[in-house]
Order: sequence, then C-alpha cells, then structure tokens
Amino acid sequence: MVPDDDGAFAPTTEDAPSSSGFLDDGKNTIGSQLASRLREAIISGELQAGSKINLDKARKTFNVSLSPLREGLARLISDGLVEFEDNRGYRVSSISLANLEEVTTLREEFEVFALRESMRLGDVEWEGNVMRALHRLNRTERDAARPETLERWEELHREFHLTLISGCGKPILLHFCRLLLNLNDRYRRVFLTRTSGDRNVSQEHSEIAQGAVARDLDYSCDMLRQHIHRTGTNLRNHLATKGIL
Amino acid sequence: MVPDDDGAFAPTTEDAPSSSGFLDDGKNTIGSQLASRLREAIISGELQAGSKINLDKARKTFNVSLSPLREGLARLISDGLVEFEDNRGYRVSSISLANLEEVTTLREEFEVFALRESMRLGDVEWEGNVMRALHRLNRTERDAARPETLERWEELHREFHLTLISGCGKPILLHFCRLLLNLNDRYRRVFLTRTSGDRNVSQEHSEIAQGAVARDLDYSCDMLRQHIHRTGTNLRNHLATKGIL
DNA sequence: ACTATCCAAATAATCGATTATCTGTCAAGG
DNA sequence: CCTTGACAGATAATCGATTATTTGGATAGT
Repeated sequence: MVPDDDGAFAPTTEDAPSSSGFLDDGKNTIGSQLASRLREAIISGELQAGSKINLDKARKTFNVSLSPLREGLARLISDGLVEFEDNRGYRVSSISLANLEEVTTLREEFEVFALRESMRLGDVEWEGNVMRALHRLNRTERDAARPETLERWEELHREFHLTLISGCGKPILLHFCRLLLNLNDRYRRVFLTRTSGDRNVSQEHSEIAQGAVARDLDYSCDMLRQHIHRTGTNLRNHLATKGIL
Repeated sequence: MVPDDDGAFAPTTEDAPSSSGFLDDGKNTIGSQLASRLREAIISGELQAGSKINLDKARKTFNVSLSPLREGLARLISDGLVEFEDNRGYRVSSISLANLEEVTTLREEFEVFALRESMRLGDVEWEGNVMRALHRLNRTERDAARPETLERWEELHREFHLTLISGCGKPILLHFCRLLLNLNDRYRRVFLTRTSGDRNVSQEHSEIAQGAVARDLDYSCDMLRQHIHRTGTNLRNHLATKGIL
C-alpha cells in the first residue's frame, strides 16, 4: 500500500480554498510572494504579453533582490506564463491566435477527459464541492463597471472548473489543466468584460455540474466541451475584432 | 568527502543529442548545464527518487554556487522531476505505483492524440524525420552488459517518440508529452535493462512509424497505444517484483 | 554607401557572505 | 513519564558586489 499518491505534481503548494485562506500565505518566502504577484500581474494583463522583463527594473519595482526575483520568475515558467532564454532573460509569454486555439483544443481534450475520470472516480465529497463551487459562482455578479467583481468572478470561475475535475485522482493531469486554465484566463481577462448576448453562462455551468453529480458522463462531458468551445470562439472573435494580431 | 578533483566544467561525455537534436551548444550558462546534469542524474536513477536535495552538499559536489544551483533545480520542477517547498528546499520527485499508472494513462491519451494530429498535419519533412529516427533507433543495439549502449538507446528511443509527434503543431502539447516521457523514462531506466521476451520492440516501433507515414490514423494510433500500454504493464510488474513499494 | 570590427553601456549570471528559518535535543515543570 | 520551551547546529533564503555576456553604435577599411 502506498502511503499517499504523492505523484510528481502532488503537492502543488498553492491554492487552498480561496474563501478560507487568510494568514497562511502571509509568511511565505519573498520568492513565493513574488510568484503570486507576478502571476496575477500577467494574467490580468498588467504585464503585457510578449514584453521583456528587465530584471533591474523589476528589482526596483518590487523592491527585492535578484535571487528571489529569479526564483519567482522561474516558477512562472512551469505555469507557462513566462519564457526564458539563456543570457537573454525572461519575457512574458506571447499571446497569439495559434496559442489561443491550442489552449482551447487542449482544454477540450484534457479537461473533458479529467471530468470523465472525476465522474468515474469522484466520491460524495467531490460532489459536494462541485455543488458548492457552482452555487458560489452563480451567486456572484459580474459587473463590468466594477473591476473587483470581475476579478472575484474570475477567481470563482476558475475554482469551479478546477473543482469539477478535482475528483479525477490524477495530480499530473490536474497540473496540466490548471496550467491551461491560467493561459486561457489571461485571454478572457484581457478581452472579455461581459459574455456575448446569446449565452447564458450560468446555465451552462449548472448543466455541467448537475450532469456531473448525476454521473451522466456523456451529457456532462458534451456540455463541458461545448462550453469550452464557445468560449474559445468568443475569444477568437474579440481577438480579431480588437485587431491585436 | 568531496575531493575536488573536479571538473565543474568537465568536458563530460554528455554531448548534445547526436546530430540535430537540440540547440544547446557550448554556450550555456552554469544553471543550464546543471539542469542537464541533474536531469540525467535523476532519470538515470543516480539520484534516488524521493530523496532530499541538500543544497550545501550539492553545491560542493558540483562545485558551483547557490544561485545557479537553484536556477537549475527550478527548471527541473517544470520537468516534473523535482519538487519544492518553501523553506524546506528541493527533493527528487517520488516514484510510486500510482504515479507510474498515471504517467502511462496520460501518455496513452496525450501521445496518441498528438500522433493523430501529427498525421493530420505533418508535412514531408516530418515524415522524413520519423523514418530517420526509426532507422537510427533500430540500428542501435541495446546490450545490458554495456551501460553506455543502454543510455544511447534510451536517448534514441526518446527521440523517436518525440519525433513521431513533432508534426502536431502544438507546442504546449509537445511540452506535456516531453514531460511525461521524462517521468516514464525514469522508471524504465531503473527497472528495465531488457525487454520482456514476448515483445519485439523494434517491430512495434516500425509498425507505428510506417503506419504514421502512410497516414493510417487508426492503425498507427492503436499500435502506439498498445505500445505504451505494454510498457506500462511491464514496468508495473518489475516495480512489484523488485518490491520497491 | 556597405560591411566588418571593436568599444562601451546595458543587462544577465554568478559568487561569497549574511540573515532567516527549521529541526532535533535536552532540561524544567507539570 | 509526558509536555513545553529554549538552545544550537543545520539548512534555506536573501542580499550586495563582482564577473560574464549581449547589444547598439561608432569607426575603419573596401
């Protein structure tokens, strides 16, 4: 008997349930704190995609020394948000149509696969977590006029999708999905402040979640796939419209 | 005891993957070189799975300073070979039955998916690369008595699998597959010095490759899936036999 | 003009030393 | 005995300074 499934990616230090996590992250190392701040800065678009990260400026901006700065940046590489090249330093990962399409495709494949596995293996606690995440998400307004509500909604949305697949018992797969969600969220944070009129996203989430808890594999997986696909299409349109590429 | 009869910059036989593999030529940083050496040390089993990595000892062993050491280790995290925890340092990722099974399952899913995409999208150059990788692999003997042949074979084997899926046009997916191969190879390097009698691995590779070039999607994908699955089964048996877990 | 070569400023990488944190041990108090 | 807390040694994290590499621009030769 193996003590615990401590797979390669098992620990994943980061998120405790967002609601209850207060103090524990207050006293991480500087490197960790930086990683969080930088991650948020990148996903939110504060740090422009593709831009070079000047270590000296960053050092001054964040008021830290080089060691923890490099430490923090190194971690974002595993998140796919930062790229690195020897002697040339770090830069924020670029966004592109091709990248968006790959992210969408892979999410369709992997997230759906993970959901299927969750439905196959998840226990009652997983079901409960799914319903809770759904409820919290659907009870949260997204008001384009108040940015803090957008951030809050994004957080809960992310949490919902991760909870949905959290029962799959496959830490590496979860790591991949988390990474893809990071990349995906960056597009949405930059380009979407509201959903296109013809979608009822709350209902989509509900259908997926209820199907999942009812173990209706084909239905729920299909809903999730469509959900991801639609988001991809929307994002692609916005990307094209705003003529970034 | 660390007599420094060293060569921190020791020429080391580990030259770049043969002819046209990667671009890491002589002009790497210490951090990069360390990452390579450590990666090899972990995959080959020289550094025991699950063991803690004492920074001070490692620093002396490799005759480097802390900064590049951390740098190198940080990169192995993205490879899934090293885990990290704040204020507790780094450790070599554990191996376990659960982990092996996940790696195998995910390889079946992702690598097969990537192969399908490669067959759909790959161009003539991709076909050529596949045939070359196949030829070089099949022309290389694997002699359990001479470890260097094993290493060489592993390298070419890895190269073959990566080439096979290199036409898929999906960099993130390729990254995932590379990572999974790393994890998988570690099990094989530790547990398999020869294939079980009832397999003709060369032929398996040939069938996959030829089917791929002929764009026989279903056939080739099926062969690859079985190939991966068999390897997983073999490894699991060895793992159980040698009673590691 | 056009390229090649060589400097100097900018930037990245590394080092040695210092500071913060953890971990085991041992003694005092319950 | 068992727990608690303080100490010391081990280990990780961070800093400031130094060294190496890259890059842009000026200069000389064709």
